[in-house]
Amino acid sequence: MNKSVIDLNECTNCPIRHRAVCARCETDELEQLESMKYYRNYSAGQTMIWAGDKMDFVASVVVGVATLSQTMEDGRTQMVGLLLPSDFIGRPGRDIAPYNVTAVSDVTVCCFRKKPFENMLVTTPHVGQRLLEMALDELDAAREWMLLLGRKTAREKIASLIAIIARRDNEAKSAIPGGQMSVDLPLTREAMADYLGLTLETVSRQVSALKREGIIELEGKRRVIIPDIDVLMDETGDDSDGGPLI
Amino acid sequence: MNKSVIDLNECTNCPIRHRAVCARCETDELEQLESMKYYRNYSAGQTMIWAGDKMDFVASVVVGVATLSQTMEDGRTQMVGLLLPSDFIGRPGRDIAPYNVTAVSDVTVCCFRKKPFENMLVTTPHVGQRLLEMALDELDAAREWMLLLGRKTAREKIASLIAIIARRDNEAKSAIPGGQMSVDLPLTREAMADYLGLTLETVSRQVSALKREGIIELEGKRRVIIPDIDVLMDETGDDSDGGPLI
DNA sequence: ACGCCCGGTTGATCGAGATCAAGGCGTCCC
DNA sequence: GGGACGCCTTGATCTCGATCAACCGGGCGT
Repeated sequence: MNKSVIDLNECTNCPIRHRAVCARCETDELEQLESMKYYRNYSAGQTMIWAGDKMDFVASVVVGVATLSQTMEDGRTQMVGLLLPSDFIGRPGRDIAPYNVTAVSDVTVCCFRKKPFENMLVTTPHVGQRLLEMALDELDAAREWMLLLGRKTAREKIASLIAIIARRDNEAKSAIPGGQMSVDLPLTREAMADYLGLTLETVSRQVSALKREGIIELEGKRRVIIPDIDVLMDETGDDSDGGPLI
Repeated sequence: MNKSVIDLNECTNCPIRHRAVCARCETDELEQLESMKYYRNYSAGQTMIWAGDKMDFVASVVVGVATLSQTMEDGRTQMVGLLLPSDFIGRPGRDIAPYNVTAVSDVTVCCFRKKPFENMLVTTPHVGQRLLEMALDELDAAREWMLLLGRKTAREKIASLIAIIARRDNEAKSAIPGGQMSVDLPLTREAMADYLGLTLETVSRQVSALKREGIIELEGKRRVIIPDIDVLMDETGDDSDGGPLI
């Protein structure tokens, strides 16, 4: 594979296997990365990084779900990102964390010591290009979320969240022909509320309403069955065709 | 200046003078850029780019103010970005615009034909690194805005918007010792509402309230005098020390 | 001079979602 | 078993911002 651009899922040589550093990895880059990486584990509910912490590493999520959040002095909090496996934590050229990073489930991250990682960025353009792509994708997601936060109703917010998680979850497994989907909601009602700019009571009420109307079904508290994804999409307020595109 | 990293404001050789492509420009890069650039002008109120348009260029704002916005089918709209001189429009690797770009004042942009620009990205890492920095800054701004949209009151939103514009405006002119600042609000009440996730009536009422309480003064409709920036900051809900930092 | 339009202001009322409060159901630990 | 705790649900009420509506003033074209 030396020097050839390869697909993430075929990248069997790579010990890390994450978009951030592997999508276009080359063997000599991998050797460099090997020498600067180490793993950290966190348990569900644990705050991995506090806003204001000194960061001497960047990292990539390996397993689990984490959130990025901001809190005001009086306790109001807003989630500003959802971190899933392959998502990147930290930023080259900055060493104080601006957000809280909290493990939702048990989480393993692969850390890279910051200085050598930044040096590598300068010498190997592939990694920088991949980071740029990822940052722009994050920016699109943030802007989509701004529309949700600023203009959607509580019901639309809930439907959008479920639809987004469902889409992401089922894009790996190829779309199911019957139209029915089953999705794990990794978040508590409170975390959903912090993501959507609502209170947990409103989240609970709106989930109940969608259930009552047969748009979703619940299996336990955290598993959602979507009988017809198109019916759910109608509740999101989004136009039918697709996501962000500058 | 060949091959040396130079500061934007000293970059007198550069015909474009924008962060996007000049912060670390080198003479041979500039020659490349020269060959692929052209200018476009738009008048106030004009929509420069519609969501869905084919983009065969990327661009950098030279003069004026423009907005990036999303609209739902029923007309609800949300601004997702404010474009000021030196801000970048478009994204390498994508050719359909996902947002509306609207000129607020008369606007001049410097366009670069897309294919050659993308080729240049591959060959000259400086430009890519600069774009990554800019994208990450935009991401921070978007996340700060998510907190505002999700969790702040109308009054806090207005105060935050004025404070942000004031800060940005006066960072060029070194901070004024007396504490008094004077700021041009480039946006109409409706545009402010679309930015803040409010209605124009609420914006008007809250601006009036801040004026009535002496926190701001108005000079005409569009110029704001801030007698004491710290008093205004107290109304934003932000904690005293500073912006985002992963 | 006139009317018109655009952007802004202010008032009255309404309603979605916040807030306050009570209670239900698992799970864990003593 | 039984309490304690975490997470969720549901009800009653309140409130902030939306909505509907009237009006103001300046710029512009005729």
